[in-house]
Amino acid sequence: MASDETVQPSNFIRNIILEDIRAGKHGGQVTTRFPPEPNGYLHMGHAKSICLNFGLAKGFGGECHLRFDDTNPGKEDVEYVESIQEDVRWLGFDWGAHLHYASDYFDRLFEFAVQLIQSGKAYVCSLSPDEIRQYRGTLTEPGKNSPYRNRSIDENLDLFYRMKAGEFEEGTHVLRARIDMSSPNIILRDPTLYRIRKVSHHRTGNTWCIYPMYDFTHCLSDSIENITHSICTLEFENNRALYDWVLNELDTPCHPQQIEFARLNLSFTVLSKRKLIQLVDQGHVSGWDDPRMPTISGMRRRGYTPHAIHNFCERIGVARRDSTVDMALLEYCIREDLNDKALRVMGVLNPLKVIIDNYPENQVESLEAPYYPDRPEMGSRIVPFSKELFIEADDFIEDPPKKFFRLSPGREVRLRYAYFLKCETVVHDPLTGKVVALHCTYDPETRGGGAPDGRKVKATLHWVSAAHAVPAEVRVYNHLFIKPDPTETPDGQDFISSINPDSLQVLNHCMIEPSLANADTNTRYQFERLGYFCLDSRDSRPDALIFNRTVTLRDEWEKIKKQAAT
RNA sequence: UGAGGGAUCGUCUAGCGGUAGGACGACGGGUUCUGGCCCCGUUAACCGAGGUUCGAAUCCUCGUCCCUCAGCCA
Repeated sequence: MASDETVQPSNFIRNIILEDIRAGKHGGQVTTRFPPEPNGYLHMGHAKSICLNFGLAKGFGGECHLRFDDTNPGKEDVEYVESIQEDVRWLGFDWGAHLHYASDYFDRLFEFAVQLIQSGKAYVCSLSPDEIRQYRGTLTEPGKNSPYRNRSIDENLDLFYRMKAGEFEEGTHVLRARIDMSSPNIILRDPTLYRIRKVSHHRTGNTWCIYPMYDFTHCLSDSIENITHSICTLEFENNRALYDWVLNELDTPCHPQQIEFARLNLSFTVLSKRKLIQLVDQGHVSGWDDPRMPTISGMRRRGYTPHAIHNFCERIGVARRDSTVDMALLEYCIREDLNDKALRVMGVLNPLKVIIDNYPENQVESLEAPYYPDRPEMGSRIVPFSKELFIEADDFIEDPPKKFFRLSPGREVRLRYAYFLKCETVVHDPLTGKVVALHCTYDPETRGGGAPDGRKVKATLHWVSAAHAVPAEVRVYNHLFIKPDPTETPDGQDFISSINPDSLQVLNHCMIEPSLANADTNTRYQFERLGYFCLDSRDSRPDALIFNRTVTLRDEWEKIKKQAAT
């Protein structure tokens, strides 16, 4: 059984917190936060951050807040704030009473900005966006002071209040911190704190027409919420100087510690919001919850479990170096969980008709098959057996290669939970020569799958009774991209050119055992010998079942075939 | 080449002056009414060069390579 009491492995952030607690910092408290901007759906990269922040808080007896960083109304939407909450909850985390929005702090943030102006640490700059860029300098050359840098405090105050009152057009004025235009850290060259945006906000409506920037908002929001450890990704490393500057210049409740870690990269997929949006908008996938997407909603629909995602996030660790985790590890984690949870059933993806010549016409037997072969006490279902069956087309080869030990002419195999079956003759399509059916015989002495004479077979096949099978559609998924790093593309091409044309295969003629007729969305199934499957929560209907393949089983035969091919 | 970061098995990660360990993958074997699960084994790493030390992945020096920053995005 997979266990929930997973040992939290050591990582540098845990070590920092451990040391802080030992030193009595923050009074021994640990409060973290997960601060998404509601401008897209959550993906596996967010899952890493969610598990880290909520996991740390839980592990140290603290709390983790969910805070929407909603300071850019033009790009944000309630659709996203809803999906984000659903996804975090689905992952199994609880923010308790701590659901916050940066927009809840707009009044206080404004007051902080006034404070900064009053202490001469901020000014209203009336340069155009283009001029600001030119004045900023470059990586190697210092910037130069804005001509508006020395406005009086009174003038700045007046202008700032008038910005708030809506007297100016977008782009005409901004509030800037007065720090150092020649700082080697470009972030510190009088960064913008507030800009004018005459757009409605999804929570504050038209109350505001000036909105605070990330660097000003985030540190103050953390402080207002008494966050002790503000964990973010590496690209904010340079911003830490500004995070600390703002909190040092202002009289704030506390000064949280910003700690950066490396964001998650996963092979054969992309984990950047910008790229995921592009996949959705350009129709390369059916939506944010397309089962091929590395989004939480996509993976949920695909059949991934919260438990598997937790385990994955623990196994990948947390560090400061850029890295790309092998997709095989994610697949290992979901197999590990589903191996424990999934009901074993039989379904044939590519049916091949089998006629058992010596089986009585019109006879139907009811065979009992356990849902969990390793734990038969967990229940079973009845599987009908009759003269005509379907087996997997891949399980028969007329002229078998070495090491293939499934069915071929003259060879005997076992039908799972049923009888030994021997292939006698092969029926071909007269036009194409394709194999269309097999005439076989069975051994009545082997009912249940055992041979009284002790003879062995080298393979056991899954099957369904043709007369009783339920037709179904099965969607099998492969990597969304053909390359481990989709962004590694030939000249001029972008990552879209790396999309795998076979990432989705729809199989319309599948035959599944009758017990699956009342399959439900919450149950995970293993189609024996094939993989793990679940009902598609969006498209499946009771009279037209659609299954998603979550992941294949490990497949030794695939490997042998590949080895033989090389 | 301004500033800030980072380099440990193929991949991810531990290590905090004292035998470089784990996981995934790969490879081989055992078991098996799933070529699954499970079990056993093998493979395989400290970016380089110096230095300090009885002893260096760890401390120091000098290199090399990689990442981030020039939004009124976050």
